[in-house]
Amino acid sequence: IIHSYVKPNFSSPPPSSMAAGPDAYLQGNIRMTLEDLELWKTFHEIGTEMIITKPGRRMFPHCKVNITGLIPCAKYILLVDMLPEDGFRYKWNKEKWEVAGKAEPQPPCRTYFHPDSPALGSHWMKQPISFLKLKLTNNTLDQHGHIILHSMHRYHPCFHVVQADDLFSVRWSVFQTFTFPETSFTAVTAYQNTKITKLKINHNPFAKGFRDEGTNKKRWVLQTSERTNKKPACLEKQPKMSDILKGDSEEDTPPGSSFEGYDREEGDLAKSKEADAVKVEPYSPWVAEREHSVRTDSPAEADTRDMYNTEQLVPASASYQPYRFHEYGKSPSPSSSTGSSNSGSGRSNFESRVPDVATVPDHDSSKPRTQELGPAPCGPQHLPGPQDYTGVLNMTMAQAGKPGVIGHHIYSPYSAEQPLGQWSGPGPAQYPPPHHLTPDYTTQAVHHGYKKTAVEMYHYSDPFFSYYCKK
DNA sequence: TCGTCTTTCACCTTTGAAGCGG
DNA sequence: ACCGCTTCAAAGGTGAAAGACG
Repeated sequence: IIHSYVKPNFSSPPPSSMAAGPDAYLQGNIRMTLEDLELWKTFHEIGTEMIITKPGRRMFPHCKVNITGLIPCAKYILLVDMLPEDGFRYKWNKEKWEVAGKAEPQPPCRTYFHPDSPALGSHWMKQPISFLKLKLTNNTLDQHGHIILHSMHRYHPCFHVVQADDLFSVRWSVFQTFTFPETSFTAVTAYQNTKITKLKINHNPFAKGFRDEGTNKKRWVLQTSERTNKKPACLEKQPKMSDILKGDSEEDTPPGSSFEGYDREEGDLAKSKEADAVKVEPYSPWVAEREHSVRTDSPAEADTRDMYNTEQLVPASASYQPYRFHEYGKSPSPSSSTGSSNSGSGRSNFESRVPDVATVPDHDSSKPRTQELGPAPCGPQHLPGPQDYTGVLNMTMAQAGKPGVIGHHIYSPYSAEQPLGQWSGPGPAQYPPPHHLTPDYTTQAVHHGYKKTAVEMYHYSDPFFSYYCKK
């Protein structure tokens, strides 16, 4: 585990209005490291894919981090959200990912609170923090608080540490954000890359039944055969399964390929942590894309950059929904982060940023929410690039069942106020015009994969009056 | 209408928590 | 209170079918 770099967050004390209190600037010492780094890197080098389903699917590998530098006696909230890597939609074409067009309008952004939140710093630091129960869904009407993503789009998790006594004071607090390049992934409804499938099978305990050529395979073939016998129409396709089971490794992992070598490890990645026992094929499905698309026309990039350089001092109107932004992964080829393996693997990218957060205290999850019922396809189409984030904070009831944790969903009041809130991004006039990406900026993003932000922001949020203040 | 791509569904195995009895 | 066994919900991936789209 390589410790993350954390930029000292404050050069001056935060405003006294912040719930974080006078000790908040000590948060600059917070460090976050990613557990299972080797596993993440293994997936990342092939091109991580995460299944998303209607009922919600856990991630594998799941997010697990270590934190140090918290004030032991202060309370913190940990949350995760998923940020788009870029403004593109992808498709899997002949063993590699290709850009398939502009990204769809972003679904409502949800943030997953770690179920222990809020908890003392000592609690967070005493053991790795697992986000095992975080689930991803493609159901934009999801009522369970899962994180909503678009299939065939690229995302990366962002971890936020907030010093706050309760979930409501989150919106007054300074967010310290950490990201890990190795955790970027493509959301899919079915695996595209067979190598990823194999990796998942080899490493995910729940997929154990699909491992092992010697025992389970035969049983599997038999089961499949029995099943297909029930469906006469499928009989002619029966050999297909057998072929896959027998010959898959031959097709997908040609002799001599490093990936084949990986297969031989039988998924025992623990061994691989030492030396280079596991050789992962250096091929990255993103490399090709990077080569021909260094310069991107992603409106997201232009806009996010613009947002980044533009002070957001205007109090938010009811219709204003500030974009979230991020500073890396600007290229449609997330391999920019792939290259990070030699530029600080396991090191988190640090941002001090403030998600637009607000609450609807009396939300009734049993009632359909206007903003979630808004038919996405029918909503006004807006530019796919700028993230139509509405800052929806959400928390699964089941996971918030402990005393002291707010047991209801937290939604953006903007969305609640506006039927089209989450679906209709603000009209172009509400946002600064796209800012041209300078070559320097692009180069920096591509080469370093990420960069540290020098912007410190506080968020003074009120359900009806929200604005940023850039220090 | 057709072909391609994507999503959904039913199926099966494994895991681990909960419940129960000794 | 502890231990071991059983049960069952939820997790995983699969192939096939259905749906969407050009």
